[in-house]
This record gives sequence, C-alpha cells and structure tokens, in this order.
Amino acid sequence: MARTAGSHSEVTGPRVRAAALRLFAQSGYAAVSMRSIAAEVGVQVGALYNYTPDKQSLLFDLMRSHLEDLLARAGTGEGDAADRLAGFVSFHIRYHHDRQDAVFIAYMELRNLSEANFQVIEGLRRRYEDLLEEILAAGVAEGSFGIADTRIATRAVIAMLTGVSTWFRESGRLTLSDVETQYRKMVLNAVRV
Amino acid sequence: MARTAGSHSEVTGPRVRAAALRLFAQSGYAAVSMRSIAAEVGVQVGALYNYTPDKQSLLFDLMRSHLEDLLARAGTGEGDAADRLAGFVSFHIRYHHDRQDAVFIAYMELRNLSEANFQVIEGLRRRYEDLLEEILAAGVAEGSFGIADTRIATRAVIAMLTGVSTWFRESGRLTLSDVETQYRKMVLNAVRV
DNA sequence: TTTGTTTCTGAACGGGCGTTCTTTTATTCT
DNA sequence: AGAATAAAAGAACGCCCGTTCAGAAACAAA
Repeated sequence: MARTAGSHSEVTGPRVRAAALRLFAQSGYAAVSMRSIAAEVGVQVGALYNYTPDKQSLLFDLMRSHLEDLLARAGTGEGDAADRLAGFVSFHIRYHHDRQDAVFIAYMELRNLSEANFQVIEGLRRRYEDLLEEILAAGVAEGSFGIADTRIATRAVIAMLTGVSTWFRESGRLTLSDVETQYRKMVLNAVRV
Repeated sequence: MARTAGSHSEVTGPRVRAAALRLFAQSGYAAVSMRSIAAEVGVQVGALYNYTPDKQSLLFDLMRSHLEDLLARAGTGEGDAADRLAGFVSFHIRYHHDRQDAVFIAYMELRNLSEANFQVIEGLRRRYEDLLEEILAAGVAEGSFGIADTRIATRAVIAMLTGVSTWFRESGRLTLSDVETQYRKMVLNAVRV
C-alpha cells in the first residue's frame, strides 16, 4: 500500500512542520527521531524526505520562519520612548504567548544548529534585539530613560519578558493581561532615570 | 590491559561528573553519549558504571548538587529590603557566572529528567525562588517596594539575572562588576513604588 | 483507457546507542 | 609472598538512529 486516499503535498508538508515543532518543543531536537515525527503525521519515515532534505533543515526552517514572522510583526511603535517601550513589552508577551513551542525551540535548540545556520538565526535574533535597543537609546536621548548601557538593558528586558512563556499558564491565578500590566510597569521602572 | 597505573575511585568519580557537566552543557543531554563521556575521562565506557547507575542519574546528580550548593550559599541578607535585594542580585550574578555549565544544564535539561527526578529539582528551584520572594514581600510590607504580585516579580527578576550567563563573556566590553552595578540599579528600580 | 507524475510504503544500509558482563590488571591487606 | 579487592578493559546484547531507494498506489492529463 502506498499513498493513502486524499493526501496531498500541500497538506502533508505543513503537518510535518507542525509535528516537528510540537515534538522538538516537547522533547528537544536530539531526543526526537524522524520516525516519531512520521508517526505523529501518520506516515512512514521515508515520506518525510519529500518535505525536508534532512532533520537539521527541519529545525532550521522552523527557527527561521519563527524569527522572520516575529520581525515582520514587530513594529517600531509610536509616540515617545516610554509609549514605544510599553508597546514593545505588550507585543513581546502576547506574541510569544501565542507561539510557545516556536519560542522554546528558538531559545533552546541553538546549539543543535550547524555553524552556518546558527549565524543566520543569530543575525535575525540580533535584528529583533536592535528594535528594542533603538527604543531604549531614544529614551536616553530624550532624557526619560537613565540606563548606563543600552545593550545590557536590552538583554535584561528581553530575558525578563521571554521568561513569561516558561511559567505562564492559561489556567493559572492570573490572566495574561494582568501579567502584561505588571511587566509593563516593571520594565518602565527598570529603565527610568 | 585494565586499570591504568595510579588511578583511583576518588579521582575518576569527580572526573566523570566534570566531563558529563561540560559535555551536557556543550551539546545537551540527549546528544551526549556515554562513550563520549568515557572518552573525555580517558576510560572505556563500561568503567563509567562504577560511578553512576545510569546516564539519567548522572544528569540528576549534577542538577541536584548544583541547586543544593546554590541554596547552601544563598543567605537571606541583612539590612532593609533594598539592601537585601541588592545583595541577592550580586550573589546571583556572581554565583551563576562562576558555574555557567551547571546553570545551563539546570535550566535547559529539565525535560530530560524522569518525572520523579523532575519533582525533586523543581522543589529545590522553588525554594531558591522563595528566598527572593520573601525579600520582595518584606519590601512591600515596609512600603519601599510597589509590586502588585510578588510571585511574578520574583520570576521576572530571576529570568533577568539568569540571562546574564547566556551572553556575558570575560573578554567582552564590560567587566562583571559593571554588569552587576547596572543590574542592581535596574532591579531595584523595577520593584520600587 | 492509457500514460505520466506525484506521493507514499517498506525494506534496507551502516552505524551509534545505553547497559551488562566476564576477564584482566593494579593495588592493598595479611 | 600470597590472597583479596578495587577498578578498569573489552566484547557483546538488542535496539534505535538518519537516510536512501526501488516499487506500488493514487491521482491528473490525454
């Protein structure tokens, strides 16, 4: 038996990526076998190679598309630096909350990338950090922020925000909106003069 | 040939753990084989099982001893809440900087623990977080801190601080002391009224 | 209905995995 | 010196890995 009724490339391709995303996030890249991805899709392992040249590309493509989408959606914001920073905080928390698997992978599986692929991903991540750093620098120029080194502050803020997706649960004590409000306040306080 | 001249259990045991620590941090638990650990120690793979019942225990013991040492060294601090918080920030940054491999493992390899082992590690981590939360709660009681939810603030601060060890390099632009100073200021600002 | 193409199966490849076990050697004790 | 013990070597166990490939089944075009 080969080729189950009704199946097409346009359906299976995304399902392969979705299964890989879920399993990589759950167990880690190295612990997930191509066979387990195939099983999740409901296909034999050989069929996966119609959709990816190899396992490494599967990981890389997931990371790259996540970061490219992140960059495409992250605007530079409007208003003064404080407004723009508040907007960035809300955007980051909400965007990452909606894509916990992709976030997890993008932060945890960097060491499983080949050197060339790592450079690409690192470049994208750096571009995202630059969006925040530009806001912080504008605030310093305005005189409304009082941070000594904008690069450090950028990393501190991003680490703080990204941490949310490691513990926040919809079923928990607080709504995402509560969390967002408190983080906005903490971040704005952290960088003020 | 068996048993190289001059070797003893008290020497090899720690070397096994050190090799595992380094390799787990470098490549991830799942990607490191018992054979590669043995090679790093300079021994055949079978000899490792004189020092650990299995690979999982090796990971668990590394995490547990790291967290137990962390708890043993983290004091509750002295003075008012702001002083104690500043002390916590400095301690966390310095302690984690001195043990980057252990920190990395303790945060990245949680999902490779068995359920029972995970509960133990999670309990230890929680006790460490409680040290910080108690300081924050004291500050709120004093009226010097203005955070709505101490649990959220605890996680935010720890995520921020732990992030340092992912990017800080001795060879970089800033000294650890510079970083420490700026983080102390950012954290104290973040929680103030 | 035939032909061609796409998508999948199923088997196979060489190799690495964690772990166990027997045997050999270095050291310590008597 | 000889016996006992500790520590390591080396081989073997069954199993799973990523990847390849020939062939079969479903679909599309004629």
